[in-house]
Amino acid sequence: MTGENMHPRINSVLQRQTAGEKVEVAGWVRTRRDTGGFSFLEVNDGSCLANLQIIADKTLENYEQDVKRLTTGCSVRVEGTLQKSPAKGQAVELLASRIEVVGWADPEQYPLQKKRHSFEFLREITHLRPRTNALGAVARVRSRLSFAVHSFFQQKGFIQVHTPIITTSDCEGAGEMFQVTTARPHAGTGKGGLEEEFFGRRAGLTVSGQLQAEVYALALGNVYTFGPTFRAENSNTSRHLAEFWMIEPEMAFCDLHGNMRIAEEMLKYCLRDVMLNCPEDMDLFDRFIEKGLLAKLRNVTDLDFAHITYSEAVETLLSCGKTFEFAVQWGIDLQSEHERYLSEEVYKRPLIVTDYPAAIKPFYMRVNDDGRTVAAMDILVPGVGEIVGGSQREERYDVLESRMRAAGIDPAEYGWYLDLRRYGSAPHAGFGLGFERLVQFVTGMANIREVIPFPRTPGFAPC
RNA sequence: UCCUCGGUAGCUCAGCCGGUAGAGCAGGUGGCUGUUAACCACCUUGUCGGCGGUUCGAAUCCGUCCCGGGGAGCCA
Repeated sequence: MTGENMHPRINSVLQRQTAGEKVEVAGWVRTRRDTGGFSFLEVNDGSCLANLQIIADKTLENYEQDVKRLTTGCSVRVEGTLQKSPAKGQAVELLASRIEVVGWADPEQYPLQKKRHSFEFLREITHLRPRTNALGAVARVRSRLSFAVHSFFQQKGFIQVHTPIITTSDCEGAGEMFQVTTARPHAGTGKGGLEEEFFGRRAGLTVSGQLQAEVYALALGNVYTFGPTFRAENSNTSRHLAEFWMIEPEMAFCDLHGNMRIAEEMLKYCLRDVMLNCPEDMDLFDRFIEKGLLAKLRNVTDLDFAHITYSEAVETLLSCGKTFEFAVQWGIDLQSEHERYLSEEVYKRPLIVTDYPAAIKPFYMRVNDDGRTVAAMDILVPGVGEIVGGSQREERYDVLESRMRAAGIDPAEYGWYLDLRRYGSAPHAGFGLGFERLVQFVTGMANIREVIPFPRTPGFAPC
């Protein structure tokens, strides 16, 4: 065999009822236990959380030379007969007729032990951590969530748009851009101007696909992007990454209410999908990562999200009798402690805050009739905080242009963006959903660095 | 980036009123048992985060840098 990956995966093997069936599996040894005349091997191939228990009898020709030397991390290929397991813990097990050691893992060197490891330690071995129960489960759930995002939008007729990774337009307010350039900083020629720039102008990695998504929304109606996003902020928190994935739907002929409806529907769809399709992994998170996780998620899928305007939020915070470290006042941005109080103590479920002061929000958000607020919405979830940020976009040319000037942005630089308002403008709205924050919320993982395979943070990008 | 706590064996941590280290787990060897965080006995392991300073002497005190946790800011 081989290159073809012909063997069944362990998740399907464990489903089978038919004892006596011959099967071959391949995977990594999690542990070996010896008993009188044979050994138990637990083999995991990543297809599911559960291991397949292998019965390795000492009559196997390589029992002494190979099987007895197997340790955590070794890769094996096992051929045998499926049988009902007489002991608790598993319904079926594989009575091996042949065990081939594919790759050894020196137990004195291999960093993973058959014991619990801290996530901080596992982060130092990014290349090995998916072999653990928790990180493997995160990978499967993340994959399923990604699939759910696509199914949700595809079922609703949204068209996926691949917005550029390299961009020359900064989505104002979204954070620092990583520079992309071919120019050598120390060429020694004295040169170094824009003529050396590959694109002839400053370019960077995208901080948001929104502006380009708007282009396609105003042509195709409902679109979404789902791609990597980069922020060169010196952020050191459990919910920020320098490279993360963002989902950004953009809908033409849609207002803030339609925007909020889609966001809520989408979040509920994703949670239901992953609870239905990853029950074992979700159970692991519920038991070991965040007690009560499943109840929390069901609470989200079963209840309507709470709604409050920024002004109402300010009133609530002012009259609740609680003292906050940062004083509340209309016009200032809500602090973490304020958001947390509202979502975790007052509403105890996802909370949508709308209509923020225009002064604290980006130029592209649509100005409300009161002239001082914009049609913005943030969705706050208990534990993670802001998971969605969105708005109805300013579709009125004159208003948009004056807001750009007020924000110190040269309208000439954004001619293409203004054109969307000049020709066949239409109300439209959209939002950004931080994919890793969604994975965090769904898995209960405390640190965002555990929900992306290869986290990038200030000073950290090992492989 | 700011505040705060921490960095000691492969991992998790104790030792920190200065006198050059210890436990549990992991690993090794042997035994036992349809085992499943297996069990029992014995054994091994350390630039005490880096650099500099104080001191007869520093894991321990001081400075600085790096890294991690918690909180904050930025946001998704």
